[in-house]
Amino acid sequence: MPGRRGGDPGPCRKRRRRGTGLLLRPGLLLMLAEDGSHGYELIEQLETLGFDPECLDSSIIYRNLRDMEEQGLVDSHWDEEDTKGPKRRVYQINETGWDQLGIWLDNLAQVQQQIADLKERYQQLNAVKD
Amino acid sequence: MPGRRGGDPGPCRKRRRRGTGLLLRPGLLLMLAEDGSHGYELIEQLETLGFDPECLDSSIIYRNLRDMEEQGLVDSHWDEEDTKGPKRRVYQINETGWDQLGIWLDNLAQVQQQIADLKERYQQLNAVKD
DNA sequence: CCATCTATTGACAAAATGCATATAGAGGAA
DNA sequence: TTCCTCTATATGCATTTTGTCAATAGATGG
Repeated sequence: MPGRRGGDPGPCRKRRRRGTGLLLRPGLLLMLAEDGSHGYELIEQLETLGFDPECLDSSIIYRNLRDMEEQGLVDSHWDEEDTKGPKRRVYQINETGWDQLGIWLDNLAQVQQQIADLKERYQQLNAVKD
Repeated sequence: MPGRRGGDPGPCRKRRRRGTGLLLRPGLLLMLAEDGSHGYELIEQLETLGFDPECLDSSIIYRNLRDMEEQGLVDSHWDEEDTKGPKRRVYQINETGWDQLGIWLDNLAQVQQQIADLKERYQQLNAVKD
């Protein structure tokens, strides 16, 4: 079974790599700030943050989670409870992660402003064209 | 003379590559929609779109301009006017570029919404923590 | 047994980025 | 003249990031 869930290739525009990771890691970290969780569940919850689950390869999420652990933003342990199916690696945000989340959100606020500036100048252009 | 302008290494936080190109190409294309221009001038104007010129390597701008030309979004020609200094490659947006600019701005509007969602959920968390 | 769903990991290729460097015309200072 | 600086563009290489695919593995149902 490939990383992509579902089975069929899906109508996913391929190879648009630019800027994917800008929102993904803040999104994951925010969800972990709300509640500790494991990768498979996080993938499904990413839909609530405007990500298209059809276009998300699971390996990318797992890799980002492990990278964030290596950076010391989150901690993980194997799930102790007797769940159905294979074992789960449960992630939790830590103090460093909270700090980083604040920093990332500050940066994203700047990005939001940049986009607003772009939009305004674009609309100015279209207004002139009439 | 290195690509980075100025001379000294500068206080640029290094190695933050994630998502850098999300805004750069739309920004360049918008400026070309406003007025045809050449790379060196665009680099300076990027400051008006919230980019830090100290942290912009010129090679990235030139490369992105040529990539956009290869994609058929812009056209270029060598400047005919007798300017001081070396010749300039002047870029201009074309019809395909206008279409692409609209598409990119639609995508960025979605990104803006995603950031707004992140912010709101983050503030919810901090409200609960009191 | 076999297919399917859940869940995680690793290998490999492709794309984007950062940095250093090459090239070159023009202007000013020594 | 020679040297230095500013303007202007391009290229090569290494690193980082992203996308795709395959491997592994427990549980469940037919």
